Amino acid sequence: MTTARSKSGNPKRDGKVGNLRTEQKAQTRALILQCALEVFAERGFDGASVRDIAGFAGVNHGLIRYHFADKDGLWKAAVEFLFNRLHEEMAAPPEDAKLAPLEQTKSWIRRYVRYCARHPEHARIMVQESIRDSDRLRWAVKRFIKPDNEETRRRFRRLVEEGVYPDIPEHSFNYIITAAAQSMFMLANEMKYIYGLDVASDDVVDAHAEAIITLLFDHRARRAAVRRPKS
Amino acid sequence: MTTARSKSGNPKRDGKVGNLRTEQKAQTRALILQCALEVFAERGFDGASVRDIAGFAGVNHGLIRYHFADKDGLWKAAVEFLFNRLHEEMAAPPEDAKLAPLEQTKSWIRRYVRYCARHPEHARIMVQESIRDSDRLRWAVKRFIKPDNEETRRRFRRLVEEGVYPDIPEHSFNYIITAAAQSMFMLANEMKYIYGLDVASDDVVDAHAEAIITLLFDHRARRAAVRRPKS
DNA sequence: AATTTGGTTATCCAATTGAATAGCAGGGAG
DNA sequence: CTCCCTGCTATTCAATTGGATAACCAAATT
Repeated sequence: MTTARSKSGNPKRDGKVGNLRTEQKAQTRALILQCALEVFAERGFDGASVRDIAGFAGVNHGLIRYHFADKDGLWKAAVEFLFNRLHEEMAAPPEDAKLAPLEQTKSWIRRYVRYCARHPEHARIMVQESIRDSDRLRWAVKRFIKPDNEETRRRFRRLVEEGVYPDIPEHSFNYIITAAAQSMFMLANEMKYIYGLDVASDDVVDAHAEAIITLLFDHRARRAAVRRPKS
Repeated sequence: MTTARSKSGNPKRDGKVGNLRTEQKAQTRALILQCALEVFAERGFDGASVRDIAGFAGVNHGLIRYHFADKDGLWKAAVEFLFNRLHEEMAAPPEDAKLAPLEQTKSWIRRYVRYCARHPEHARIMVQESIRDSDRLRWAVKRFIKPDNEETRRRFRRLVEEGVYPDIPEHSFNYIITAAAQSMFMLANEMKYIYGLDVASDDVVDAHAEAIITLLFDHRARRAAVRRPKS
């Protein structure tokens, strides 16, 4: 367990807003949050100990109580951070507005796959929590997952209505797409041991996004990608 | 926590092989294993306590040490059980041998989706363990996951060589297919809160299998399933 | 009937954990 | 310069945990 912070931090001001103490406080809070993300992702809520998280951040474990009240509060703050970042990083580029729905969806898939590769903690934390049943899950579903889901549903319904997508059950669509995008990066360890492949490689990430698009969103490209039989 | 076993068990013999003690022993072992599956699936390795598992099974927690040496041994025995059951229940029916590779694959998907719905603990336990990195994961990969995976790879390669499937990376294929089949059932709690849907329903299960086949394995059926645009 | 065996329970132990409380030290207001 | 506020640390506490040991007792063996 390496400590991520030296005893004294960096007390040099960089001339920004706020006084030194509030700034330091915010920094410490952010540091703890970052470490909490890693530890929660790797060990799940029960498996993660506030002491490990604090040790990882190089602070006294009492501080977590001060900043986040209790372990539950820390988890919720971490999840809040995750979804805020997701929303920021998943914003569609303005030029997407001109594209047809199916093309918009392909662009969305590319962004989402790259997000999953960049931040595997997100899926790791949420999946571990969704496997169990808890107040935390209900909180996260109500606050973040369900609203995001509504958007995916709208996207899907539009594709179906435009006649470019088969009318499968919405929940099947949702779980097939998101799982296909997340799983490889969420299970990077497993993949390392099976294929000896490092998921961090950009090649692997982009190829995965294109594979999903080929299989699920582009049956023209798909037919072309199929090798002609020898006959 | 309900106890699954009364104090005295059922001491009546049913005239089978083996003496009473060995039979009882096997029964107790199986009972503990069953409870371990549930608890490991719900809470992960770290979150599950041997005392809870023992309490669930209605036995003293010392017994787990006797039957499985330690917590690790219990987990491994549980996983061994899971994969043995998987192999039994996933055996292809003899008539499949006559089918073309693509049709065999569709049949395999139907069997796998139903398996995932019937035994969601399997994916729950393995995914939680694959998210972390541990000796247990390496053990499971070497012993079960990788061999099973080789088979899926062969299946995939044959489809590609027959010219009925696009030549995407093998690992992408693997994670897209398995994740698409598992995730909805693995995350049944989440789905319950998002869609209010009970995953146990046969309708939902079969429809999900067909959705996967439509999207991923049957672009002819897929085109037919797409509503024609109004134009 | 007496003795041994082995599945099971009761109990203990050290380590870890989440939480609570008291105290410290240095920045900031006066 | 002085004092207070607050971000942070040190320490304590009760509960839980995995594991170890010894006692128990009914089935099996003789």
